[in-house]
Amino acid sequence: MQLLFIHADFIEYEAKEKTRIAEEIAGGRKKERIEEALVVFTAVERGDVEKESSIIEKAADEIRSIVQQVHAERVVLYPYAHLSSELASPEQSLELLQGLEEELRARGMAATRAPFGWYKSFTLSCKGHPLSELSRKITVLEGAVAKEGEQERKSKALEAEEKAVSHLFVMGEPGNLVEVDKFEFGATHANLRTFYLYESEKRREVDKIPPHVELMKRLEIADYEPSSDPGNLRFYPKGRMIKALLEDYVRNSTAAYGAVEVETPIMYSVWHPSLKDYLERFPARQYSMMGKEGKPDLFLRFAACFGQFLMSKEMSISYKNLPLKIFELAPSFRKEKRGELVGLRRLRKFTMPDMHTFCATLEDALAEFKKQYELCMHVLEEIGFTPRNYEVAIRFTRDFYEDDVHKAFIEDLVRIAGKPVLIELWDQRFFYFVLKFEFNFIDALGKASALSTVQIDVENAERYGIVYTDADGARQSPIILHCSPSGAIERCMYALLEKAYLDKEAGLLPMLPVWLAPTQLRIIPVAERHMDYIKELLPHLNGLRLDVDDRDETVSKKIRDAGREWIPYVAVVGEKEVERKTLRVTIRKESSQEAQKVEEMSVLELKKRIEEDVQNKPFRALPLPYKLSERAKFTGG
RNA sequence: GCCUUGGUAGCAUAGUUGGCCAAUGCGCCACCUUGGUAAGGUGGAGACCGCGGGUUCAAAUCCCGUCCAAGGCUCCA
Repeated sequence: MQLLFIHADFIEYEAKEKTRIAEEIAGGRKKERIEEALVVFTAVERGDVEKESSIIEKAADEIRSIVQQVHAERVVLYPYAHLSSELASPEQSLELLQGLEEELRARGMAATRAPFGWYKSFTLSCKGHPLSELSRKITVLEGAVAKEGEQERKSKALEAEEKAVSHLFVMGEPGNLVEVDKFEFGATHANLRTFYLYESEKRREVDKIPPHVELMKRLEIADYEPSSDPGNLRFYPKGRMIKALLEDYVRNSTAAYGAVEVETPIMYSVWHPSLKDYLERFPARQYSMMGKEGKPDLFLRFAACFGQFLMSKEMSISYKNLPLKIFELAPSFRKEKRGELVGLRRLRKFTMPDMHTFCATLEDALAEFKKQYELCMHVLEEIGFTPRNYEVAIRFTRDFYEDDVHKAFIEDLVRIAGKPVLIELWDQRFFYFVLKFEFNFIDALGKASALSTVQIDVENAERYGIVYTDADGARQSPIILHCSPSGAIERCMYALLEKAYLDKEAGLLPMLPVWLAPTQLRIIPVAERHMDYIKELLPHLNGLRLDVDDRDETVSKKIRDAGREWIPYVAVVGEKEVERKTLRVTIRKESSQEAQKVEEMSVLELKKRIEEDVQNKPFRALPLPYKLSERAKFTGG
């Protein structure tokens, strides 16, 4: 629907001559003069009619908003076909306009409507203030919104979900399900309590800016980019490298698990029948791309599901190939609401490792689910999170839990976690999962964010027409597991920074795992003449990310700066070291806020030590010039 | 998206009953200093005070709009 608004001193019109589609004019009032009105020239377009009630509602919202802004006394709806080249049929248009008129009156606005389908003369006096001429396009399309203004129309799936009742429990000991408000959290399980409160009450009284936001800037990791859409961040060399290493690690882990890596497009047609249902559930979170006539016809994916499902549909899959695992490191887009975006925690553009596993039976799926549960724990552990750093939530339907085998299965998961787990029981299934878990990180401000997750999906194979051939030659729909072993890469970075901050609060020195540290070893010459010795050392320290602080600064200053960068190993080189062929190394992990741990060691010892820290993690070269004097600053902190 | 608060040099802040060349620290540049474990010294450059409009003799300061950020609400495939 196209709207053109004129705030007018008056409008005067006269219906002159009927067209074929003219409506009867009630009371024969062919001539009208209306003072102090917001005149709304309106064209109803093709496609508006199917969404009639939402279109009317949105249009009424717009009109009311403008009426209030310009303090108009009344509204005149004026049918004006020339605003669009894609008109709806006259009958439909008239009906919609009548509906809109009623809606405006129902909202307490004085509304009149010029007769439809007549040749009319009119005189209009525009007030000419800044807001006196405005236009709006009102669109409601599945999932996609052309104008701003979120579309809150709920799909059936959403309504079902809202009706779905769920119950929270804690499983302290395997098998012992306790209602969540009866569970004794104590000091040991304070984080689980925080997580539960977060889930149920959503209480988040916080007045600090999130520690990781400050850190991501100060450590030259990432930053906001005001010239993009909010939630699309820029990554500086150090941040880019950390992100790449995490990506490498997750990719290697899924490959070792047996997944094959693919890449699928990041945008899809909103008109695709299989995608429609999916989209309908999350109408407001779609990043849409405008197509012809300003209608959105492409959307950016919010996960890798679409691409992989569309790909899988065309594959020939035998039961012998199952379980089949497909992995993708998927740049994904979710148009989160403005107020929900925070630093690296909640973004509109992020990188989602997404693995889909096709299984023949629910038993197979459960077996795989358990393996992936353990895989996720392992991946998080290697990234730098022990189970103490996250809380486990397992969610499933009541039906699922009635089965003794399934019950034992859940208990097993709790046993593996080795700590109490939050359990959510759904009375009925909504959306596509029957069982899912997440590992949730609790940050310095008591907010919870999901990292790893696995879901069992029993619907999408059918929806997308994905089949495999069973031993009898019959076509079957597989069960699909969705797994993100680490959760979004950016979110891992957020959690690492928040964890470091929590360590600092606890009296430790904050740092990143050595394999992720942008600089693993910094060498500080006491005077310029020691640079020669350092240059001799460099070849022996190959394969480490090391840099040299060759700036014209005091040793103290350089030590302090290295500390501010959280560098795990800082080696000072002066006369003694040159003489004795050693390095004097400050070891951050063993230092405290009060005292530094300094150790004299040989180059080989140091190299070995760092290699032990790093083990067999992915490696990337130093992302910046190795001489600090040659480095530009990316942020001013 | 809504409500609240904020936006001043690369960064962190001061300045706002409207009024002289917008201040300080860090960083940057130059010089001095060649140094031994958490900020060495001196000097210099750098700001159309988020953006757009308005009120006024005069706007960083007041008003309107807009963008960005933080907190709350809501939400998270």
